[in-house]
Amino acid sequence: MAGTPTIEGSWTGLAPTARRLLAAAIVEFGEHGYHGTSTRAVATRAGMSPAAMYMHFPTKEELLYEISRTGHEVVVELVRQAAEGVADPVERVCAIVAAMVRFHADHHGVARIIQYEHMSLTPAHQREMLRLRRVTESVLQEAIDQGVLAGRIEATAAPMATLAIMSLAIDVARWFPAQRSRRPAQIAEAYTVLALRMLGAARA
Amino acid sequence: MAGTPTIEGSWTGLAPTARRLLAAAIVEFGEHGYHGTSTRAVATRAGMSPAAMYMHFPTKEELLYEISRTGHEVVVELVRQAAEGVADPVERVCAIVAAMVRFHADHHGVARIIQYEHMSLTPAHQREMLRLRRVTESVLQEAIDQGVLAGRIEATAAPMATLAIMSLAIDVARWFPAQRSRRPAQIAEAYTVLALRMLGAARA
DNA sequence: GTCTATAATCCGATAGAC
DNA sequence: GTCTATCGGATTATAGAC
Repeated sequence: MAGTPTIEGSWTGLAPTARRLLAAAIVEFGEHGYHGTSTRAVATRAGMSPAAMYMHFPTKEELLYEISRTGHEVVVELVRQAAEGVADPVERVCAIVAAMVRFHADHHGVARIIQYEHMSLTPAHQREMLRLRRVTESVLQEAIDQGVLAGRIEATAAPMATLAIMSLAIDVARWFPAQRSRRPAQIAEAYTVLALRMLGAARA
Repeated sequence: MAGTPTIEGSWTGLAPTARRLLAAAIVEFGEHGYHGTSTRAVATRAGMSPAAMYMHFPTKEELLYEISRTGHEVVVELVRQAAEGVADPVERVCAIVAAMVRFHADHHGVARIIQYEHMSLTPAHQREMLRLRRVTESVLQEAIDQGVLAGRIEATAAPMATLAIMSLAIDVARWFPAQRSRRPAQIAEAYTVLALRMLGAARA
């Protein structure tokens, strides 16, 4: 039994030092961007010398790649579990939206990296991340399509609404946290309602 | 008569060389990010040596600042004109949404810079941009509030919907252009409909 | 005002001692 | 496996000729 997937849970096979480096890189990359962060800053935050990093990751880009891949895989698994957890098509969409929004708020460091640092990966790694992105989007897309087939979602709204719902969730990583900001669960609840409105859907 | 504000229109007081540098920086910063772009890349794209840039801008950050300030000011003016152009509160919201979406698609280079390169500005410049951001958001907020007062928009949806609508428009800069992507005017039209649905509003 | 040349610094990554 | 020390190169920015 795998349980709810987490970023840290993806690192169980790694040495504690490698995990500290990844955690440090998430904070630094998330705050200053990949190119705005030096390997020295990552190593210092992880409590070691700049050289020690290269025992665990061959390049700086490999550090970004590991965070990106892990992050995307967790998102895919989170939305899949959310989709499988409920049978009603409208409730399924709600569960997916809530999972996406909560991830982008709770893990806004990782979320910023996977959504905004894509261009700093090697072309091969970019293609790999693009595939994972499409998997995530297809889970939402299929749930919406099922809702349309069941007559619970308006067909005309569906194509653009899928894109719009992804945007709502992704953009949380940009502004969260902010002044007078709600807690992640509250944002998820509010955005779920807004998503249903865009889809012209009503809960059962 | 000022007409419709544009980025280039804000540069009429500048020397042609300075304008070429700004245009080059928008392309480079927008594609690779501020820290991912060297002053050499900007100067080369503008057709001059790296040193020549410093006759027009004292630092690389000043180049980013000039683009950010101009971009934000154009957005403020665009949404203000959109708001003033129509009297009906619901149509006013539509006009603002359309203006925001079109800007983030048509000028996605500038839009990415003002939305995602904020952290690379000096603290003082960050505060200045934050004020302009709030002005833009307040124009949308006030239009929505007027719609609520007129009984045309559902009051319960208003606070989070404002944030969500801003997110929809801003995130266009991240993904535009993409495969099978609509043209800016079509995206604006579709997102206007989705915004009204979130607000529980109907056109007159 | 633009150029070539370069200063001063910082970067990613490596060498070699322990 | 981590350290100190440093390499080779890129970076932002400047100096000085034209």
